[in-house]
Amino acid sequence: MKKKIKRSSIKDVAKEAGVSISTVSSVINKNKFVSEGREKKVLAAIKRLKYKPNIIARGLRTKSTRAVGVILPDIAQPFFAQVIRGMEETARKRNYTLILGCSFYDIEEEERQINILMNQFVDGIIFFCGFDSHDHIRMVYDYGIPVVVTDREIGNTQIPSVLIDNALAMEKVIDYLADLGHKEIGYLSFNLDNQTTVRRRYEGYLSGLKKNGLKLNPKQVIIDDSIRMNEFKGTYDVVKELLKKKSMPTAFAALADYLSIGLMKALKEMGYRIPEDISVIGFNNEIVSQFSDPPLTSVKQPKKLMGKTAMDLLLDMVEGKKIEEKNIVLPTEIIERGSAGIAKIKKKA
Amino acid sequence: MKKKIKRSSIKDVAKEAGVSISTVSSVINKNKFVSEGREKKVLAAIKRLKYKPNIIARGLRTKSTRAVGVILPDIAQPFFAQVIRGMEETARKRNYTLILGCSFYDIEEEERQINILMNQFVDGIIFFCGFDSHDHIRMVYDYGIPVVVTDREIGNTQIPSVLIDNALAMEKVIDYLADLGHKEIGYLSFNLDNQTTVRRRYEGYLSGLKKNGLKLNPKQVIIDDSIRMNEFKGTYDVVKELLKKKSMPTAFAALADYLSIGLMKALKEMGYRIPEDISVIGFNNEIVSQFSDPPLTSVKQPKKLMGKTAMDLLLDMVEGKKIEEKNIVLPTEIIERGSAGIAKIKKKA
DNA sequence: TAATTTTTGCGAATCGTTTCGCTTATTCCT
DNA sequence: AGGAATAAGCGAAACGATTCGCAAAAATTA
Repeated sequence: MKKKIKRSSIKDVAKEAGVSISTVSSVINKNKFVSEGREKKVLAAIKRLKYKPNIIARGLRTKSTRAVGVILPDIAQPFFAQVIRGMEETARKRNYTLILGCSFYDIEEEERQINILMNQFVDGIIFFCGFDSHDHIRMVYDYGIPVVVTDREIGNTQIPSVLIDNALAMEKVIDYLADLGHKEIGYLSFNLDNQTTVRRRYEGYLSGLKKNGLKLNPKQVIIDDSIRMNEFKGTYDVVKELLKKKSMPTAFAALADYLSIGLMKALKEMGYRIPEDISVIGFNNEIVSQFSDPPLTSVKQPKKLMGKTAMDLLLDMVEGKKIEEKNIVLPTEIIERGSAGIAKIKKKA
Repeated sequence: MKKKIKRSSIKDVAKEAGVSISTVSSVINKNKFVSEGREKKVLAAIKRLKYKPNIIARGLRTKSTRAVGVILPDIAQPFFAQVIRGMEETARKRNYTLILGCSFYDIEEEERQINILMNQFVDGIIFFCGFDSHDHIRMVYDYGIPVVVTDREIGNTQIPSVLIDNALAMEKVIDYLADLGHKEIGYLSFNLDNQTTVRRRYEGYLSGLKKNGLKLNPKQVIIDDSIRMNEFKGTYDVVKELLKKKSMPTAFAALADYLSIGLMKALKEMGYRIPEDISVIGFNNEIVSQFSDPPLTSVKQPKKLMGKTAMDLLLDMVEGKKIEEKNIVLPTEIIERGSAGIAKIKKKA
C-alpha cells in the first residue's frame, strides 16, 4: 500500500536529462557555464523528478553543510529559548541553518548528539553546557571544529565564550537594594556548587554586601538543593519551611526569577507585604516576572543579543575570519517593576 | 596557532593497524569474525587515533543513522518541551538519538530544516506543525520517509497522528462548569482560524454549551488576534480593554493557561474575586498554573505520554513493524486547583 | 585551410563508510 | 600426504554529491 518512492539522485536527473552528472552539478551550483539548451533540459528534469540535492552527501565532499549545531541541556528553560531565537535569526540571516541537540542533562546523550553533529554534519557548534565537566567541549575543540560556549566560561582554554558578568550583575542588585536603604539582604539559590553561573552570582552577592559595608548573616541565606528550576512547588515548599526558622531580612536577592516568585508567594502567605515589608529581586527577567503579583524587579540579560553575538562569533570562525575578541562579556540591566522598594525601618528588638 | 587536527577516518585506522579497511569495519560492527590478534591491533589503533566512525557517511551506505528528527515551530512553549522530553526518553530507550529543528514559524526555514534532516540524515520525522499548510509534511510523507504528526491531524491523508480530542476536552470543561451551576460561560481565545487546535477547542465550547442547554452570548466571547501565547502583557491589556465593554459571565473557559492567567489578573484588578465571583479554567496545565493566584484549574494533556506514543509509533514504522492504529487519541483530565468554584447566584437586573 | 585558441561537456577520483564476492591460508578427513 | 571444506582477510563497488583535468567541438586567427 505505502508506495515507497525512491528519492531521485543526481544520477537519475542526469539520465532523465540525457547529460552527464557533472553537468547537472554545474547547473545546480551555477559555478560553471552550461549552454542554454542543456540547462533547460536539466532544470526540467529536476522539476519532473522533484529532485533535491542531498546536503549531507554534498557535505561529505565539500566539508560544509551550512548547518550549525546547538547543544543544550534543557529545552524547557525559557532563558535558553530566547537566546536560541537570537541565534537562529542570525544564522538565517547569514544563510545557515540551525540544528538543536538537547541532552536533558544526560551526559552520554550529549556525547551521542555531539558525535552525530560533529561528523561532517555541522560546520560549527555552540554549547550551553549543563555540566561542569567540559570534556566533550574540549574534545570538539581539539578536533579543530569551531566551537563557542554561551552562558559559561571554560577555564584554562582558548575556547571562545559569550556571557554576562554574573558576579557583577548580582553585585549591582545588592547595590540597588543598599541604595534603597536595606541593611539586611538575604539570598536564595539552589546549590549546585559545581555550576559556575550559580557560584558566580553567589560571589557577587558576597562582594556586594562587603562593598556596601553590610554583614553576611548566614541565617538569611537559603541555599538548598531541593529547589529546582521550573518547579514552583518545590521551591515554594522549601522556602516556606526555611523561612520559619530564619530571621527575616528586609530584602531578598535570588538566583532566578522562578525562585523569587516562589519566595514571594511564600512570604505573602506568611503575611508579609511586598515590597512594603520585604523587597525581592529576581534574575533573568523571564516573562512570568511581568505577571507575578507584584510584578518582579529583575536582572535582564540581553538574551537575543547573546544569541546573536555567539552565532556571529561562531560563523566568523567557520568562515575563517580573524577573531578579535574571543571572550565577550555583555552588559546587564535591572528592570524595575514593583517588587523592590524602600527599606522599612526595623525596630530594634 | 590553532592546530587543525584532521579527524582520522577508517582508512587511517587501517593503515595504523596494518590491516584492510574492511577488517576495521568488521571489528567496529562486530558482524564478521576477526582473529584475536588483528582485533586487538585494530582496537589499539582506534584508541590511539581517537577514531570515531562518521555516522553520516555510514548512513549514506546503510540508509540508517539511528537518528530521528523533530520539527517544531517554537521552542519557547513549555507544552512542546514536555512532549519532547517524552519523545527523547523513548528514543533513547530504543537507542535512537533525537535531533530538533525549530522553524520559529518561518515556513522557508522549516523547509530548509526538513531538507537537511530528510536527506538520509534521519530515519524518520515527527512534526509539530505550526502552520495549517501541510505541504511540507505531505512531501516528506510522499517521499516514503516515516512521519508522525503530533497535536494536530492532517485531513485527507494516511499520515499517522497522536493527539488529544481537543473538542471533547473543552466540552468537558463546559460540563464541569455547568455542573457547578454556571449558566453564563464566557470564552477566551486567540483567533487563528486556520489553526485546527484553536478551532477544535472553540467547537468544543459551542457543543458544550448546547449540550448543557446554555445559550451562546457573543458578548461573552473574546476572540482576538493581538492576544498571543507567551506574552502576558498583550493578553492582559486586551482582556482588560475588552472586559470593560462586555457583559460579565460567571465563568470563563480559555484556550490556554497563559490566557487564563492574564484574564485572572485583569479580573482581579477590576475588583472581581476568583473563584467567588468568577470562575476561570485554563488549558494545558502548565507549570505556571500551579503558582498563579489563585492556582489555576486546568485541562491536563498527557504530554510525556504523547511524546512517548508518537515516538514509539514512529520508530515502529522506521523498523518496519506492522502498525495497528495510525491515529491515536489520548485522554485528558481536569486538574482541580482553586480557580473554579460554585456559581454565584446572579440577581436579575 | 590549417593551426590555434576558446568553449562545453564528460569521466573519473574523492569524501568515509559498508558489503559482497573472491583469494589465500588453515584445518579436517580419509 | 593430498584433496575438500572451512576460515580469515582483502579489494572493489556503492551510496550521492563535487571537482579537476582532459577531450571534443566550435570559434578564431593567420
